[in-house]
Amino acid sequence: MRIGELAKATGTKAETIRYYERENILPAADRTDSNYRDYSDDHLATLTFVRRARELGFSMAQVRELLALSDHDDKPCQDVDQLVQRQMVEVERKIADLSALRDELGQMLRSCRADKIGECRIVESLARPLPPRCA
Amino acid sequence: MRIGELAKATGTKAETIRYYERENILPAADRTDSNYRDYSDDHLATLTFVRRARELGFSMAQVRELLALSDHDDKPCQDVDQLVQRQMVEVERKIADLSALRDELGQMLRSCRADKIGECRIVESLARPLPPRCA
DNA sequence: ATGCACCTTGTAGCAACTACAAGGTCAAGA
DNA sequence: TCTTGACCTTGTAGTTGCTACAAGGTGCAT
Repeated sequence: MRIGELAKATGTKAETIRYYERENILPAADRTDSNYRDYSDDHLATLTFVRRARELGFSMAQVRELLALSDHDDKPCQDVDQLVQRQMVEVERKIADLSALRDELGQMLRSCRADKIGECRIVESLARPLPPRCA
Repeated sequence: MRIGELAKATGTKAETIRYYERENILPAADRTDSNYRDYSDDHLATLTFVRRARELGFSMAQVRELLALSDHDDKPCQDVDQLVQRQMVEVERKIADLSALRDELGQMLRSCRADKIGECRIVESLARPLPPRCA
């Protein structure tokens, strides 16, 4: 599949795809006889993953780490384990935060439906004190 | 509370706080006699919210919208309702994606514990086809 | 043969910070 | 009293992760 097709399928600009290739986020595609990039389904899956992860607030560095986990066949389990655990903590936190936010949004919808103004606690939903940044 | 204290409490650089003030993300703080910014607990809550929302992948524009919902006392419920619904859809999607990612990470941990190499499906966890971008 | 998708390199813009520098004020401790 | 460190201002410039162009060229379908 060519770059335009991949771009459309993933909602990514062709230029961004080339940028990811330059940055080694996406492996270089095969080339056709006419030097067009020729993407596989693996590329499609990886790019979809990258875009999702970025939307979820992971940095490029974190995306790289996550992608590296895919290739973990060649690395000892202990190393992977630690990395996965760290990611896990972060993912769980994000889920908890988003759930709180979702609940609050639901609350707002219900009170709006009832046409009651009601207290807006949307800020409070995410405002419990941040845990001290770990060193 | 002064800027340094607020910075520490929220894990934000003082310069970023001043930046948020310039950008009207955070309301300007009161000033002490000596012209130091003097923050309230409301500022603390708002800034914590902003940082969390940013970590969760919301853009500044979206954060502005979410913050605006807090002041919805003065706006008709219908307007708020629509906005909340849109945010809700996005939040739900993020939760679903993160849950898939979490499950996959859990899977990896378990197979690592068993010291089996096991298939890594981490990319697949977020790689189901993206829904066509709505216009 | 015209137009569109692709190729390259390069430059420059945007968003959301982050990091200085220069020059000044304020307040607590040795 | 003097120094140190946190704060103040304005301003400039760097970083990340794209995004947008320009210029000049190739491939290919209608």
